[in-house]
Amino acid sequence: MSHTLGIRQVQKQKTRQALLDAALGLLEEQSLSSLGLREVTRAVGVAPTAFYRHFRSTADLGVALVEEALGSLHPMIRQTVATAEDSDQRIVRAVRLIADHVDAHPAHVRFLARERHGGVQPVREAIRDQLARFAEEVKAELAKDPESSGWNDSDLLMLAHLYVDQMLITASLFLEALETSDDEHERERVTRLATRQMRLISVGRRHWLG
Amino acid sequence: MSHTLGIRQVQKQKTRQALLDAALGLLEEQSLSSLGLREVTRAVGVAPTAFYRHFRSTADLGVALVEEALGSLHPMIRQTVATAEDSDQRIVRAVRLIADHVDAHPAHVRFLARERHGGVQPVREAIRDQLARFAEEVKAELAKDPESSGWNDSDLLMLAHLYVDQMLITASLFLEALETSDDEHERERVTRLATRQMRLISVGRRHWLG
DNA sequence: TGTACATCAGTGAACGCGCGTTCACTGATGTAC
DNA sequence: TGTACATCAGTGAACGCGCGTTCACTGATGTAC
Repeated sequence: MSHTLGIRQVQKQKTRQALLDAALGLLEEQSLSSLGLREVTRAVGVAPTAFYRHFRSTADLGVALVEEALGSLHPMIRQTVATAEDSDQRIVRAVRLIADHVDAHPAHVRFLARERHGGVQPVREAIRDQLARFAEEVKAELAKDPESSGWNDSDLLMLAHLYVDQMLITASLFLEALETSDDEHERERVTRLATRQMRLISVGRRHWLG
Repeated sequence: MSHTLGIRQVQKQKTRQALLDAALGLLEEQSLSSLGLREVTRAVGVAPTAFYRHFRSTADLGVALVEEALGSLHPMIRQTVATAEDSDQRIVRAVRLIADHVDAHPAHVRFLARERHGGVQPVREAIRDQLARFAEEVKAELAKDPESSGWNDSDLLMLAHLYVDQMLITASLFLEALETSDDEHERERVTRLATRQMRLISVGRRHWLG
């Protein structure tokens, strides 16, 4: 094999990942701007000073979490907007994909929703930049759709941002649903709401021109 | 006069308001979950212990800030959705009202955007409840519109939430624009984007049925 | 109006505690020969 | 393969500091008569 990592590198990556995982867990109940370096190392079981071997600060760790959280979203978004049979089925599938993603990665989704407007500037910027990239991706997918003939770039990007924001709002709602006692029922309610909102936007899209 | 407050009450209210104002200022650059009681009293110029005469904790102060921030939004929202000449003019006016509100109360808007998904549960709940009330208000205004004939309650509420969320997203964008060096230009860009997004939703609304 | 007592917003000292950061260190892993 | 040295992830003690909270207090304001 071309490039096996040494024992040292492997162990270092493990510790780094443990720090990220522990931080993500702690961030379920607080914001990054109040997350302490000692809290994180305590949760992992290493000395506080070990933290500095991996990150300059908790803000720096936060930026790493953004990459991780939005990395897992890329494939999901592609699937969500990929051209499908008919528009209604695409929406139903998209909402289900969002729900499944929230079930699979609740902490990541919570982190993004929380820190998107949170108190740590570099993290806000990282999220903003990544979401802009997503919007570009969505735009590219939308452009492939025959329904988009006659749309200019600017309008496609506008619509893409609308979809991306709507996905995040929907994901937040599913997240809140997870915390409800009346779990299943709330989840269905959100599914119906989100589906109709997406449909309304799609109707707007269909009649946008002419 | 029927009910003049005593000197003591007046002074207490002043101190309380000073604490709220100072906290709001400090929250421009951090989250509520990292806001310290001592920071706030230091900014006001009172002893740390004075804080307890007004609030149990910074979370409690946060809930009070929600009331204050969303109180100032009520009249704005009413104006925004009030029935007007034609649909396009209404949208243009709504976006301008949002921009003006952000200019007038940037810290309040930032606080809401930040703490809506922030790390302090009682504050999240307070914001959620207030936004639900707003959606109900918007629904009531929408119901008055002849365009809404044939709409059932559930669909009207769905649309109302879509508008409320869109207003918050737009407000956030104007807020980010304030922080840009290229201020004016960014503000115009956001205005154009938000206007088109609102229009697309309105087009969807118009063709929703039938 | 004047007096005597009650209230209570704000004070200031004190506490124990956990924080972020520094520093010299250890010992397993990596590398050169 | 074996040896001698270099690297560097993680350690543990120490630091100064600001935190939230307690407590008994002060003195201006409020109230009863």
